[in-house]
Amino acid sequence: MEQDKNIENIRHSLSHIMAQAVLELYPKIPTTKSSKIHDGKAIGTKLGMGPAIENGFYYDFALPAEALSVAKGEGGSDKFLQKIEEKMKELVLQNQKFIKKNITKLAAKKLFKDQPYKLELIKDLPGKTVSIYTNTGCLQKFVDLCKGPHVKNTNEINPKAFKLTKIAGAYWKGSEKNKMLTRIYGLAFSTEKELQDYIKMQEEAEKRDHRKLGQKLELYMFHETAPGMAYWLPKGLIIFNELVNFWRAEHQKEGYQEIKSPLINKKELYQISGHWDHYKENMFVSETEEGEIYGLKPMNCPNAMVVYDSRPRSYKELPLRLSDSDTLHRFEKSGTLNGLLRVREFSQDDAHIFVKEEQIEEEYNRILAIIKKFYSIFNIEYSFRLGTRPKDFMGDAKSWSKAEDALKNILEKSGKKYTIEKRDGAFYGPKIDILMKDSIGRDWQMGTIQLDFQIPKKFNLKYIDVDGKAKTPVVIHRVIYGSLERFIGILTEHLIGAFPVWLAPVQTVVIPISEKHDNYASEIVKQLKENNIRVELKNENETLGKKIREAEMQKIPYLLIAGDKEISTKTVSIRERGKGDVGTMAIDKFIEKIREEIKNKK
RNA sequence: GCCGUUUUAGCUUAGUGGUAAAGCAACGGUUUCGUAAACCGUAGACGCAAGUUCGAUUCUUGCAAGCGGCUCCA
Repeated sequence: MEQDKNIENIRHSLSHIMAQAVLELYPKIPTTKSSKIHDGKAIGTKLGMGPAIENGFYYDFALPAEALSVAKGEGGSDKFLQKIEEKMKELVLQNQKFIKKNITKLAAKKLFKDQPYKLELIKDLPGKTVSIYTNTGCLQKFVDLCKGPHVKNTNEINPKAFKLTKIAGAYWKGSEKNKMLTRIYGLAFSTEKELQDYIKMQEEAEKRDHRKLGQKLELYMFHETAPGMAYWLPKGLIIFNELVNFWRAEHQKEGYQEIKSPLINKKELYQISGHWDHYKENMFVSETEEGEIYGLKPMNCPNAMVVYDSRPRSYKELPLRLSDSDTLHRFEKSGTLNGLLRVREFSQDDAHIFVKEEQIEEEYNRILAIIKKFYSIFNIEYSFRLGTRPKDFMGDAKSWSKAEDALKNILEKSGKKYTIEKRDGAFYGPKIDILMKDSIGRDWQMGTIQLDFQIPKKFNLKYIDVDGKAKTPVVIHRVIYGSLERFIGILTEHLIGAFPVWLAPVQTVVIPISEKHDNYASEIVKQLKENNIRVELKNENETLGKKIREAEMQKIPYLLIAGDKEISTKTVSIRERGKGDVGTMAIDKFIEKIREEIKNKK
């Protein structure tokens, strides 16, 4: 534990050392016109903030234009980082001491008079004094506004156990409205081995990348003429359809009714729902020759409301569960697209449930049970997150609090750990999200359950209650997979492409040992096909070893090998994925076994 | 969208101011094989558009798409 604490200090201290290095390398650079892009003054490097983060640290700088041109010039940003890294090593080896001191804000303002971002931070800090850290034992003293803690001496830092990795832009204080600073990221560990192990691990993780596996296994692809929109290749579409079929069957059992609605709607529909005001910049919009404005649907809710409102509804119909899996389009910013994980065209396994207020909790529990069932089949780890009222919210604060309390209550009772993300709700209501990690450890929102008191009011939805009075239902928006695209992307990474038999695009491959065995192999293929098993015949003119290798690399669950021995005993030799040769079996016995596995979603 | 970065054959990569090398895959042939790569041969590429230059895949600029961040993410 002590160790853990010190690595935090090491990382944080390294961010100070990096700032010190950058200041020494680019101290006072004469003002030029072009350098005004930074802060209007551009006399040297300006410091933003520099915390420790998971696995390392970063620091944000407003670099003078000259420093940036160095970064882009001689050898690019790699050389630039190398130069800073070398300087940092030099500073670390000076055995600098980190000394903390509390000073008045007034004194701090004087001290940081050339650092506008520090001045802004000082202004925002509570209290009359602030703490600063001074590095001594070096040629040029370095002072930073910081609450610490730090290492006592840089001799606690192993100069071989850190490495600068990348340059990125980052908005000051995380707001797009502010200036973009240059953020330099570094990795840092206690020992050189830990650093090397981490780098190796990341390289390994890249092999699980769904974009690489998708190409290798011919599941999906992208084309530059449709950025952010996947092409589903035959094998990938099998997975997609199997997931949808499973989803459909399960939801029919749970009392859901599936609908399908227009993909393009007049803007008036989105004006009613509120999306036109809150979401227009993320919609694909087109205009007809007559000047009619249409939007490509970015979510299913408004259409579900129209279906609900198509006739009078009774309290006896509630909860009314309308599901659909239509294709949605969202004009996501170009820089946010990410393989299948963030796309512009996708299908949600959506449903809108119309309930009376007193039915919310029970319905949530039903949904949580569905989630549990689905996610345990795939055996993937997930966590819950509660998103509360955003800044740009619709309706009144009071009904929001009520809804948030209801969700919190449900999560508490579920017993599963959850986090709260403030202001992360949808504009119409709070939500519970399911998060899953990708191969390099990033969190992605998968399923979500959202409570909505607003949109039913917008559409003036009613049901006639037992007392004969018209009342407005509450809507629960919910997805289990999240989107088929993102789910398949994450699933591909977690399984490293080795899909369970029921999802595997090719479930078995039959390999005749030589040409003589082709007829027998074809006969087996025919039998498997008659039993609805996805099978391929691998009878190319290649060696057995080669054909096995290719099938293994395609992550096929079962390879059936047929030669003289098998013909004489009317069997096949079975090679199971990950297990190798598991012996021979009569063909109908194998069919029985694999059908059982498919049925049980193994 | 912003910052950084990448783009050479179907895939993975090499390389150069005088239009490019290889492995796998593909195709043709030889071989008919017992549990993760048989052998021989053939064909195939510098993301797009301008500029500089006698000449650009290489240098410059712009654009597009991908990747890592930031912001965003109903």
